[in-house]
Order: sequence, then C-alpha cells, then structure tokens
Amino acid sequence: MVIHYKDKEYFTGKDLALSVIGGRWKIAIIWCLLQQSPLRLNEIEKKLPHANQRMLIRQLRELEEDKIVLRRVYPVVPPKVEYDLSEIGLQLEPVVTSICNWGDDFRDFLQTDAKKD
Amino acid sequence: MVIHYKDKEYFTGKDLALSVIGGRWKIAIIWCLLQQSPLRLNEIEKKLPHANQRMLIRQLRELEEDKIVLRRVYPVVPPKVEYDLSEIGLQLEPVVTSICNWGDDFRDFLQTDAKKD
DNA sequence: ATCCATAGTGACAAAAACGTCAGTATTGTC
DNA sequence: GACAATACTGACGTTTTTGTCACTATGGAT
Repeated sequence: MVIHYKDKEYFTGKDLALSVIGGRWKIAIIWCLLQQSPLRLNEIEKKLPHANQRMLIRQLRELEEDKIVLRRVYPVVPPKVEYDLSEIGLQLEPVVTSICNWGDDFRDFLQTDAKKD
Repeated sequence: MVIHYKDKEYFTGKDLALSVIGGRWKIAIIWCLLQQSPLRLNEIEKKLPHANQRMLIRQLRELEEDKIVLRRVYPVVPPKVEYDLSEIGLQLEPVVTSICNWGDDFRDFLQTDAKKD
C-alpha cells in the first residue's frame, strides 16, 4: 500500500517517517522542543549553537509543513514567533529517546572498543 | 564531552547515532536483519527491491565499518557472504521499532488530515 | 567456448542537502 | 540619523549523498 506524499512515493511508514525526520537538525530541534516548549527561534539557536540560523529556519519550515511543529506568530515589533510540537510531533518522543539512548551506548562501545589493543 | 569519530566531531550521542544510522537504506537494512538473519546480499536485495545493489553494498560497508553489521565470507564459488547484526547493532531494535510505529501513526494522521475539507 | 550465479569495484553524473552571505521589515531608543 | 532586536528571505556555491553504468573474478554446467 503505497503512500503518496509531496510528489513522492513511500512504500512503508518507516520510509515516510525517515523522510520527515531525516534532516540534519530535525531530531535536534524536536529534542529541544520535547525538553521545553514553546521556544522562540533565538532560543533554539542558543540550544543548538552548531546549527546556523538559515538551516534552523529551513528545518523548522519543513517540520511545520509536515505538521510536526506548530508556529505561532505574534503581531508585535520586534517580531515574536513561538514554536511548539503538534500532537503527532509529541509522539516522536520514543523515537528521540531511543536514538539518544542508543547513541550513548554506541559512544561507550566505541570507547571500550578503542581500548582493546 | 566531544566525541571524535572518523575525523569528525560529535557533541552528543544522538548526533553520533544519526551519523551512523542516517543513510538512505541503513534503517531498512537493519530492519531486514532484525526480522531475519543472517542474510546474503541477494536476499537483502529481494527484501528491498527499491534500492539498487550498489547502494546496498555501500551502506552495508559503512555499517560494517561502524561495527553494526558483521560480514562473514565463505571461500566458495560462487561467493557466499552473510550479513548479521552485531551486539550493538541488535540494540537498535527500539530505534527501528519506534520509527516504524511512528511512521504508521503519521501515515494514518496524514490520511485523516487529508479528509478534512 | 559460452553462460550462469554471486558479490563485488570504479568512475562518473545527478540530485539533494547544507552552509554562507547579504539583505528585508518594523518600531523604539540614543 | 544611526543602531538595535527579531525573524526572517534570496541567491549562490559547496559538499555529500545517491544513482547508474560498465566492468571484474571464479568455477561449474551446457
């Protein structure tokens, strides 16, 4: 049962999932928003100092398009925009958590492995 | 605490994790090997008909380099090579499972969402 | 002699992702 | 008038990733 989404075909939910969370900073952004939300752009920037602003905005736009992140604009000057996880976005918590956990295990594994000589 | 791996710097386990499981076919390959293993190259090809052989081999090589997949070569003709998950590779099961589950939820969400007009 | 199967490799092209730089708009403060 | 803060956008180039094509090796079967 093929899924059509944004002019592409996906053959499993897994493939679809990877296409929407697969960007360089997306898991990081979602992780930030799971810790604390809402967050403003400049707050996300502070939490992810290795990402540049342009990239963060692009990834946020895509997450918004995919309905994973909600964007709330306040009509004030200077502009105020808040980002939040949607309901389906919040459901990514097990994905993010399991990746973090495995990553920590893998780091430990690499360190143990490196000591073997 | 910065992690150095393959000439790059990673600032969290999560970043490291994403760098090793982030290839186009890696989660798919790991998923196959979680279902059934060992598997030979041509068996993986049959299970992932949308990937071409060249890509599968490249991704398998990287997974092998990262010690996630084990490669066993039998000195026979025609060649026989079996692929398996390593111990740390097997530990990716929660990651793969949570991605699959969320992907299915997301697919349902998209379908429900599309019906709203 | 030719073909088959398996499991590859090398070179290259195409596409996607990523990063950098400069610039926009608004209102308020100095 | 200059500058600051916020949240952007556009254009562009680079890098990375992915895909395609042709090619290799071996021994057995026909």
